[in-house]
Amino acid sequence: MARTAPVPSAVPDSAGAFPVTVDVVALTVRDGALQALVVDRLLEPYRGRAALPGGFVLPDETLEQAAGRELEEETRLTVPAGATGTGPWHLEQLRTYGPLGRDPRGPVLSVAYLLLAPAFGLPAAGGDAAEARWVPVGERSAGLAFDHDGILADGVERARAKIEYSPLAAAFCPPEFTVAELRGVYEAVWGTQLDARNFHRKATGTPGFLEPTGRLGGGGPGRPAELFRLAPGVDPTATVLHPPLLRPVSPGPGAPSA
Amino acid sequence: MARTAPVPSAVPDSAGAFPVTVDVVALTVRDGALQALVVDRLLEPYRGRAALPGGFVLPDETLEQAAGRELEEETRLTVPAGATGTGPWHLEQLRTYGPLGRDPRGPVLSVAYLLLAPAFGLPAAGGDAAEARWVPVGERSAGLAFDHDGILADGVERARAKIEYSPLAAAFCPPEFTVAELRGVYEAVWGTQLDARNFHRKATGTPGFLEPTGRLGGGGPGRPAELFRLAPGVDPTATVLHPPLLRPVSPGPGAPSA
DNA sequence: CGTTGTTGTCGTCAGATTGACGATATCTAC
DNA sequence: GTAGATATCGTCAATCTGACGACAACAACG
Repeated sequence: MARTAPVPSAVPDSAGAFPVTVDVVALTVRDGALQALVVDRLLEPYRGRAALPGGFVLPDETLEQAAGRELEEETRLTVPAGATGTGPWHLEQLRTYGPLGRDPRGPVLSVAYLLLAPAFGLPAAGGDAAEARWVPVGERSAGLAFDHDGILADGVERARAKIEYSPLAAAFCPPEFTVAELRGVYEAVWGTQLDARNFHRKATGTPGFLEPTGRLGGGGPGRPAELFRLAPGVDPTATVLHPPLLRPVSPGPGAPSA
Repeated sequence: MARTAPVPSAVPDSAGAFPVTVDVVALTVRDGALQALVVDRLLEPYRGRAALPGGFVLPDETLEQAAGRELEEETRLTVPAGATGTGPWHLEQLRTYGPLGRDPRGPVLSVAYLLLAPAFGLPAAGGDAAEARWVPVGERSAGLAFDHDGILADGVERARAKIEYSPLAAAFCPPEFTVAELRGVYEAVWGTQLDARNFHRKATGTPGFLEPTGRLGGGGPGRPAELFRLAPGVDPTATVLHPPLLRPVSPGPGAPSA
């Protein structure tokens, strides 16, 4: 028996409809340290307070589009289209927070994103942001607005974990880089010192990780280093390091948590 | 100069307000195979189609409360309060999908959750679900409603990855279990065969993973096995396996992806 | 031009871990 | 008492990793 086209039910009246924001944990490595992008809020709530860049998702845009738009509006930094999986930038979803209890204006759901990028120019404030700047992660400062301290901590931990198994650390490097630069990224993200000789052996000996360019870097004192690029066609979040390059376990309570 | 209490701005008029659903990838191990919980939809859209349990988040409830409520309504299975970190059940956020292009009724944001639990009784359908049942993961069947095939695939991959580094595999076991039972979980989740001797050495030799109960299991043929429980006070998602127990890499294209 | 200092790369050594597998222990069923 | 099945302990060789030395290759300097 032929059936007519089904008529979609409506969204139930009882369903909540929540404003949704995107908040971006943008991380880079500058001056040998892991740094996060923050902006000062121009509007209440939390006016004058530092916060992660972000804002409300508009109807008819995707979460990723909203993330890119808010970042560009508030910092003048531009996420290249399709950052995930291409180019030096890497954008991925982190986690969803709320909706209850995190915004004085009422329930707001926040879908947080993690953005990793090479060091780039100073951001310039715009949109709802008064000032945009890079701040070293871990520096003790006044708390961020909303629940952004927790979101930032989650983003940092995600980055720390992912570079154990994937070539994602290269997202902090320009397209061509030396092994010492890559090691510097690991040291900044993990806050540890790594042995140059062991790191070099592991990085260059792992299939599917680095590809030599055939050229040399240098300019400073010391032997000029070979330049590498990420092996072509590799998903930066794929499990390429297998076995992984494990971050040193700090003595004292607790192995790193997932 | 004293300032009056700040007046929160309103949510901007231009902000989207989206209906939000939770969808639960509930996984267990039964009959030596990884199985996922699905329900048949009673309502349009996709009436009659199999789907992950889930539904709309109500105002004034948290995402986790909504996940537990929808699961209980649709399958009569009850997530114990505070499942995360306690008891054999484990509930964690997976990823957020949408809001565009996934529901014929319009934009709907889905916050997906992963629930791992020991084998338990057969589910009974209720609420908006016509039938609730466990289906083996990977079995070729008609596609699930919405984007639930992709959500399910993401959940399975998350489980596969996390048991490499964390004691989360024990979430599939009852509170006391043998090493063979635990190995059976790994084999079901990874779809591989593991060497009983090497697995036993790794599982019992990893600090912070298993704690012997002092008693023996058994009843079948063969030497009765020691019973273990998860080491007390351990976060089931913590990186306890360090170095990790790596899943065998299948020959052919591609290491496992993060 | 030779020397010094710095950085990069290749490699050795010892210990730890892992995969493959044998041997023995301990049970149930017959 | 024997056979079959499962659990546990262990060996062996290969691989990986941390610690570290040695040499290569540059820039800077006198």
